[in-house]
Amino acid sequence: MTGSLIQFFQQTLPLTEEKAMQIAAAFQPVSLQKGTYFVKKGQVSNRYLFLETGCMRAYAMDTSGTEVTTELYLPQQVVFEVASFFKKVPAAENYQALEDCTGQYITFDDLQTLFHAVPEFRELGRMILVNGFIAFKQRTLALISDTAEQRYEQLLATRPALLQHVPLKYIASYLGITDTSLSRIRKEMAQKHSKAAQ
Amino acid sequence: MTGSLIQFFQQTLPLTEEKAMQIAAAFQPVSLQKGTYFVKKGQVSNRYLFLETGCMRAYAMDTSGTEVTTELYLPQQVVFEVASFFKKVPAAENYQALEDCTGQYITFDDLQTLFHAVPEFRELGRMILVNGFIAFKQRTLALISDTAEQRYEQLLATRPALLQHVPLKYIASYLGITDTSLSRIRKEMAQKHSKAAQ
DNA sequence: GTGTCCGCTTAGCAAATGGCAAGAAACGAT
DNA sequence: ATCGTTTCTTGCCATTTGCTAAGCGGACAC
Repeated sequence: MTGSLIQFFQQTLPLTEEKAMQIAAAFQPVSLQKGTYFVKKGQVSNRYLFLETGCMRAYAMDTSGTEVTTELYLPQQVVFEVASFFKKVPAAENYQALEDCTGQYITFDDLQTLFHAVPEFRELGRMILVNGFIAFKQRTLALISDTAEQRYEQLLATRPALLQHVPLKYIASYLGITDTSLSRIRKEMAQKHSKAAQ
Repeated sequence: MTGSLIQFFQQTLPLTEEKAMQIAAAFQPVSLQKGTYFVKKGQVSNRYLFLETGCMRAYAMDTSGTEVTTELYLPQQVVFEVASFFKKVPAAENYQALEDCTGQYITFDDLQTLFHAVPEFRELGRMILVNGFIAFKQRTLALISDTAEQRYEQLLATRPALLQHVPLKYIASYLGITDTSLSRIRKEMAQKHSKAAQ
């Protein structure tokens, strides 16, 4: 079933259903067991994945060897390591399934072929990249200018489903704080709420 | 003179000089007086600029109305507001000349025309976008996992010229700290150095 | 059941950073 | 040269966050 893929294309960029189906047909199904890796750090990844079920995380190692969760993925999102995919360099990050996952992927070569054959797909691919870039810029701005509590509240407001699938330690890392700090923040927010309810 | 533009293209992606010249010919010269804006927040910008002389900054307003410098530009860099340029939405940030600047720009429509006419330019444009994305990801990772002092040292090591052109308050903001904190960090680093020299 | 691992919370203390305000220094316009 | 603005530094104190370690409860294997 590629229905959700077609739907995703059409909501990313206006596209006839015919074109959307033509593009979706170039994708192949894939499933990932919980805990396995879609991209391994140090290896070149030539796969571009549309996640349909499950959830994933991307993480890098910082200079002192600590894992830093750089992205969290839910269904209807595109997952790939930008640098490795487009520049054929070893990946700087690991991409891991946090649950059993299914999706549709396309390789770089097939994507290039499709780019040449279907002009609409060029626009679509660019738009997916641009949207990812824009989201990243907003996140960086929040890291600089918002408090950890504001960032957590923002995550709760915009992607509440993450809380139901992703361990808090990864969410803390994604927010740029430790699990200890996130726990404190959650406690304080719970106290505020109970006071407000009185 | 479009020499530096051609050189930039060729070092971003292998390209014959003929193709590089053909692409560069579609760009137009522009100059910006110190203090003026290349992109104004709230307006749609359809210009994609290659900066040749001078320096610029991009800044957004955070939720409490404070300016946050999100990017600093030196010559040989491409300057544009990704969201506004590609999605034709109002810009979220201001792009301002910090010195008198000169460069070469192309409009979105001319860029699209060139994309269709010159396949090599499609790859080049994508590579410029991808490189920007990768740089942004690295910066976000540093914001999460490095101390402010490490980020400042990194900036000193990789882009020392910024220090000679950009006021420290903008650099502080770009590093995600206040000018007060940056001043303290500079003081501590100077003390370390003088001790090390003894 | 019992032990073990994992996820989450809690506590105490240390370090980093911000907010505010004042002062010094550099720069620019007249 | 002078005045005014901007930039940078400094000091004081409050807040946030990290680090380390401990404890608690649930899930799961045996």
